[in-house]
Amino acid sequence: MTDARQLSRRERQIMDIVYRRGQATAADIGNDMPDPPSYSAIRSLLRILTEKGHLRHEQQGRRYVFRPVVAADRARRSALEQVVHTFFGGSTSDAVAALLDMPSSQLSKSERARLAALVEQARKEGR
Amino acid sequence: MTDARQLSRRERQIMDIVYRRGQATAADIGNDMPDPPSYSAIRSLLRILTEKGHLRHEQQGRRYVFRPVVAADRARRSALEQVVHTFFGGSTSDAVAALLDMPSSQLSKSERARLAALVEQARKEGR
DNA sequence: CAGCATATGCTGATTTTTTAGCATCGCTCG
DNA sequence: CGAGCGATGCTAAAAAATCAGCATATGCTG
Repeated sequence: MTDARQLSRRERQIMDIVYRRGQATAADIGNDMPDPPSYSAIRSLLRILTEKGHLRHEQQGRRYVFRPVVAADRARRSALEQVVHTFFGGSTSDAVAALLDMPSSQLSKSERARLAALVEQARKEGR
Repeated sequence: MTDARQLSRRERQIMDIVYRRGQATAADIGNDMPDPPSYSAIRSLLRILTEKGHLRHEQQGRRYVFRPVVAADRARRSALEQVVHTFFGGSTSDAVAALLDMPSSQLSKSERARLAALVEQARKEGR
């Protein structure tokens, strides 16, 4: 398991930003952090994350652009599983209920329709 | 923000266990950790987490039972928000879709009915 | 009652994380 | 051309986290 829970605090912050953006340079990360350390420090962490196999970088022009090694969809799933397990006793439907109940969810009409369709589909598929 | 992202690796592991169990003693935590350090180390971390205000403990008989300071429902919400923000670009419905799509979701009939009702309710409430 | 098992309090050392600094290299532009 | 900007590589120090050990107290059991 190349688990996100193995990461240190800063490492996690950085991985989160990279996942959020899809890709990032050291400067990008500094911009997105609330309390960024020095540019050097960020680069060190990026190097470490690369060594640990969480990031890879390609040279674009003269600089490095970093991307996650684990594809976003896998990482998403894994993050959700973690939350469902820790906070919802493994119950997916409890988690869904909590999501729907969040003020920030503020679903649009089309989103509501989509969710209804998803639930309906799940029903049909017998899941 | 008393954010979970501020926690160190071990601290997070422990908080996860406490949330999962609802409450825990030092021994409980050692049992639930895959690679537990010494009993002393666990107690140290519990003390630190208490000092930082993430846990509180009450004396039950001769030992301390630890519980989270932030109620489970708040912590849940916060954890979900974090995941939705980082991995789903803030889209709740994308997150719900991913949850429904997880193999582990395996919803029972009653759960499916419940979700349908929830979506319907969300529709009615105009969310 | 004596001994054992199981707690806690406290303390210090080790390890990991986090940080910054300096030398260098290539590109661009005046 | 050559000065400066914006990168990187490398190194080492400072700070934080992690861990373990010892002394002590309490309850339970034989």
